[in-house]
Amino acid sequence: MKLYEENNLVILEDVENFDARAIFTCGQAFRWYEEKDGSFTTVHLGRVLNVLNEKDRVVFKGTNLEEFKEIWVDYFDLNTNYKEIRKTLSGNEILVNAMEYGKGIRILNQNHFEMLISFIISANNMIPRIKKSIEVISMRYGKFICEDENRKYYSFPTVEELSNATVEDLREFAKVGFRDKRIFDTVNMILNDKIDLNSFESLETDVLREELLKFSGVGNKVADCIMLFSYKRGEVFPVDVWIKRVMEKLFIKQETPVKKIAKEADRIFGKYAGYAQQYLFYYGREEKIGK
DNA sequence: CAACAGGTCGCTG
DNA sequence: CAGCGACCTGTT
Repeated sequence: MKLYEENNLVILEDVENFDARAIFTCGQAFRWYEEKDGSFTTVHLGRVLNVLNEKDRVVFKGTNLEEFKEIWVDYFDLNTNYKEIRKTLSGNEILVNAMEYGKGIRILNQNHFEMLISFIISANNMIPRIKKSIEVISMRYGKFICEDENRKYYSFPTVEELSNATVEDLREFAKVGFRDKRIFDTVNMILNDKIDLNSFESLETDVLREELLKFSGVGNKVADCIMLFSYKRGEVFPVDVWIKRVMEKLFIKQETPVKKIAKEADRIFGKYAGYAQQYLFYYGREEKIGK
């Protein structure tokens, strides 16, 4: 991996596993925009970044080398060796297909609070609507960052900022539906109990899950997503309807309850189950496996 | 117009 | 504690 700055752009070369489309559309992130030139623009920690895949390199616009190393290397999980992970997982023939299909996927390390709220919204919901709700929430309660020819950008609100939202506002403007009270209760629980989501980083995975399950709107699937996309728990295997279908169709070969699917995944994929989940999700949804 | 979509909650037995 | 219906919203 080679990283350097040139003409106000940060360039990444010699990275074999980086496909912006796969990264942003594999279901882990909601704050990205696909641009006309095929690049993707994303917002993270109050910063706006444009990412363009070229033939043999990735071009980042809107940052500099120093900030890139400080913020974006961790965000894009660039210190993780995906080739090695894929090699470890390659004992499974079915998974090899999916991995080849989505070999440019990387698991982003996103903000804890943003993931908590985003995945509460994701419950029984669809990606376009989830994105819209998060956009409205950022616009109304976050801070204005900047503006370009395409749109205005706002940061995802802090806990304090989002505590300005009433249940009614969340429903009326953000269109979160019955998740309005869950968001409101979760925000107020963090505030009232003075919960520090950063302090969760050091918890063991099972303890972390227990803590996350205490929030309103957080069940097993949502907790697993938060752990995988924000707490670097590569061993967890979130089971949604898509993954359920993929696992039933390709691996277990019969209808199986969600709880047993997670167990099976742990048995088959081990400590890299979360990475396997991302490859399978992307593959399964693109190819409509089981539908 | 009914069904459905990236689950969770709350109520039963 | 497993099972099951209800649930916003917007699209098909």
